[in-house]
Amino acid sequence: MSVVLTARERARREVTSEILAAARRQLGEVGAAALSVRAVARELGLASSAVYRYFATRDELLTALIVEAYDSSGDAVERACAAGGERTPRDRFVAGCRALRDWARTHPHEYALVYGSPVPGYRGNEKTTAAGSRSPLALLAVLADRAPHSAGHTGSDSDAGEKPKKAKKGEKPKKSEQPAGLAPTGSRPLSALLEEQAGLVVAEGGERLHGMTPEVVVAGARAWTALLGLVSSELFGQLGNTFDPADDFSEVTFAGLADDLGL
Amino acid sequence: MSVVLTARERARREVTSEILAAARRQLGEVGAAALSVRAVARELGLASSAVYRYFATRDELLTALIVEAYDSSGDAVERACAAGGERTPRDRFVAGCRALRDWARTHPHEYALVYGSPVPGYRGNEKTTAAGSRSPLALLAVLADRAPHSAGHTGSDSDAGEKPKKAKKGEKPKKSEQPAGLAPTGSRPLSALLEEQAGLVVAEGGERLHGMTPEVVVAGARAWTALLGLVSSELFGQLGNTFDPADDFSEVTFAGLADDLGL
DNA sequence: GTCTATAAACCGATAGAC
DNA sequence: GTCTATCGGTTTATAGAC
Repeated sequence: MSVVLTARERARREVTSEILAAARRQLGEVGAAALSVRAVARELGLASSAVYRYFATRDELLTALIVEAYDSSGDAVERACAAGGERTPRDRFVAGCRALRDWARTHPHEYALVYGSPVPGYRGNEKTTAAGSRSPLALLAVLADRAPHSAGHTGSDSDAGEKPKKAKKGEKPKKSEQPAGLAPTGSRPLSALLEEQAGLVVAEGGERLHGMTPEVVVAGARAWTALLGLVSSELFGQLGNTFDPADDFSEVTFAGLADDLGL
Repeated sequence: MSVVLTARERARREVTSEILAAARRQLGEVGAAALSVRAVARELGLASSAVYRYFATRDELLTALIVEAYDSSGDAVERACAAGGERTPRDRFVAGCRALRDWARTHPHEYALVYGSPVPGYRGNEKTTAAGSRSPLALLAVLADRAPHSAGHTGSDSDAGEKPKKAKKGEKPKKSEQPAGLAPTGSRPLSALLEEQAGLVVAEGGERLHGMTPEVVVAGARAWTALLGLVSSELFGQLGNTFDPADDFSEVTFAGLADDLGL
């Protein structure tokens, strides 16, 4: 009996992945907003009602696609960021950036699905947010792995808990007094949130991540948003073909981000 | 008779802007991909066929919305970047960044329309690309206006035409030897494109823009993509409420971008 | 689990009366 | 310029036979 169940399960898995593949193809043609269960069924030669046995609603199908995309890109970035051999943190960081861009260029529609405009009417859930944090966390982990004090560190690790002095609202910063990348900010809400976040990264990582101070988290977040901006601009045509191909521009930007991070 | 024509024209303009307003509202509810002429007509109490007297196709309506969004944000950024009084280039640049973010937060759906994922099946035209270049050009103009040699300049203005030495493909850059922001790149295609682009900016600006070297264009493009990445990440939820509100994080990032640009 | 058939909507675009 | 009516298509989702 367990054999029968297994065979049934195998068939189910197979059809499920066929549905996802068809949905992925459709994503590229009409976009996520117009993703249609019927069109998927048509492409597979199934009745539309049959598909509902695998995904109860259109949103469920969309969620599966989103998780799949996050996992696919997360795999690539994590692999590229992996420590090993002679690889310096800088090498690993740049490789991670390059991996995200390469993945985006080979999966443009899936990139748009997860990093582009939100799909109207769709609400992400725990599954999608967990999968979505893999790539940024992998890059952040590289920063934590770098030699302490290598650059831009505001002080010894024991400083991390210190309350930064509050910046007066009226004062315009003329120039950061801190080394590039490790941005200073005295605002209470931000630093408080970052303490939490730094702790969270440590906790999720399982092992202690050296140098994971709030400042590093801020710098990492800046690099992450800049990376997304670079890739999105290229993919969504915001550079107006000024840099086409954008390979050189991307490499220059990766190097600049690494510089900013003191890698 | 000219009075009659004018009255007719006035009415036409009025209805046109009502249609656009309704379409803008719909944009927020169902997204650009699902923007529907019929729904717009319904909201206005018109027959769907009546709307076609104002916009011949759905794409035409979409184009109008896109141009409107680009112009609206372009106005805000240009105003914020305007020279005047004691304003330093740094002040103007940061104000421009802030203006784009503020506009995006008050017009999230229109931001997503122009800076988010491309609308499937829609092709931009000359009108949209022209309107779309206003904001980045305004920020770039600030860079050109700064005092020459203030920071990061690779040499005197007369150097601009020099061919940078070709970077060997195998060599991994360890650290930029150039000042931050003005990224060096020896690759032929990029530098060639940039010479064109630098000339283009000068030509469009009407007046001579000092210091508009290829390097400045690259640095400006890096800042522009980073700015879009920041705003998109906040608006599209890529920061997972880590920085919520992202006001502080945004200000820190603006300052960092200005630093990178040597402002 | 897959099928047919159906309900109850929606869409872009057009024709022709007024 | 606006209307009604319509063409020819689409969709999500369900009911019930097999």
